[in-house]
Amino acid sequence: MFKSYLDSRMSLTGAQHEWIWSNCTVKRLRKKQYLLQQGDIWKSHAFVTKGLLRTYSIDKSGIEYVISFAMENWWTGDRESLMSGEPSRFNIDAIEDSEIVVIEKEKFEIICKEIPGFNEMANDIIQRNFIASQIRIHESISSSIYEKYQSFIQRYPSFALRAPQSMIASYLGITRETLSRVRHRTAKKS
Amino acid sequence: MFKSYLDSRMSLTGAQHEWIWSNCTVKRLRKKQYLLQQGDIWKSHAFVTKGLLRTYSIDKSGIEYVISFAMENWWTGDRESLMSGEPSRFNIDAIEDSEIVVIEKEKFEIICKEIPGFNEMANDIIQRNFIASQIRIHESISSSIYEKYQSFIQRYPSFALRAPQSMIASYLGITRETLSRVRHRTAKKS
DNA sequence: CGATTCTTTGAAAACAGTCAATCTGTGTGG
DNA sequence: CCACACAGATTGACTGTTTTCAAAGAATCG
Repeated sequence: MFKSYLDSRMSLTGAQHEWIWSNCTVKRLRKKQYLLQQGDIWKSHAFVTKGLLRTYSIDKSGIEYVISFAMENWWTGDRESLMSGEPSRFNIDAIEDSEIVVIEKEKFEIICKEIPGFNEMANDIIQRNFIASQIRIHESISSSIYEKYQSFIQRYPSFALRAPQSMIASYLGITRETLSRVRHRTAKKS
Repeated sequence: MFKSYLDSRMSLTGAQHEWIWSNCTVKRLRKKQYLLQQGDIWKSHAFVTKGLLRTYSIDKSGIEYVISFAMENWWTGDRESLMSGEPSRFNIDAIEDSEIVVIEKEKFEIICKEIPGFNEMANDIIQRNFIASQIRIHESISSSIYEKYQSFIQRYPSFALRAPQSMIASYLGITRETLSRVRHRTAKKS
């Protein structure tokens, strides 16, 4: 899974594959288990080979705010904590039983140095993430809830199918009740 | 201005400074003039040496949505258009008379290849931008308007002083009337 | 089947948006 | 120097939307 992803983004020799792989750890998480907990320091890069994860925070009153999802072939983690070395403000946990390839920060950087294609991939990913964030910010201030929801299910149909409505609502910045009502209006319109 | 910024982020010889500078163009914009217009393709990197700019879109009904501000020592532009080669969905214009150092995409990439420190800077900038976006997204779904406004003026005091309230309101995703009322409540509390 | 989790629904309250009018400050031209 | 025009900010009344709280209905899992 991880290998074919790498092959799709760069050309690697067998030895390089081996070497990269030797720097990876595989983590298996059952539903609801944590990959990262609020307050811990995140020091890795994580590639999802199976399952579905979410990144979220919890405020004082216990309300959860979903920042992002990640599924097969997505990278996840907390770049803020990774870069600053500060404790993370987020939790990451598994929505489904999942499998994650973890590469420690230092090892990741060494791979980047040794394999230019890998480095380009890393830069490309963050670039794309940033652009996706910009679009999301733009939508959050310029679109109606209905439009945001439509945009979400079109952009991420798998998330819409696999994640509970309550988490999608949180991702969109609304309550689950409001999402439920918006969905009904949606159904009527079609 | 641009030179001292570069010096603060990497060590360069005089010749390197010269060379980088020879790949730059300086643009002077008067208030309200465009750096980029919706529909045009953005192909550069732009560093603000003086003034204040905003990135925003306009919808069919003429409403403006401010995505970001940029002032002295900030980079601006549209990474989405830059990366995809597609027409931009944004406008960038000057809120104050401004001065911008523009480097074309190709030239920028050459500089990145030749000067590792410059390349690191470029990666660092996008990383920071991404993290800032994540924080903004997090705030947009988890904070009250009052908290978002407080956070904005603390994080970007200069923007709060130099940009009109209506643009700040747009940036925060609310109307200028609502921002006005929130500010009054703010004033009362202190 | 029972228990838990997730979703839906209803009614009331809180909140932000809209529209229109007023107010404030700035800068220009007479 | 004043008067006026203009852009930006505020206020009020009203409308529309979202949240909140509580309860009931599905769906899922052991």
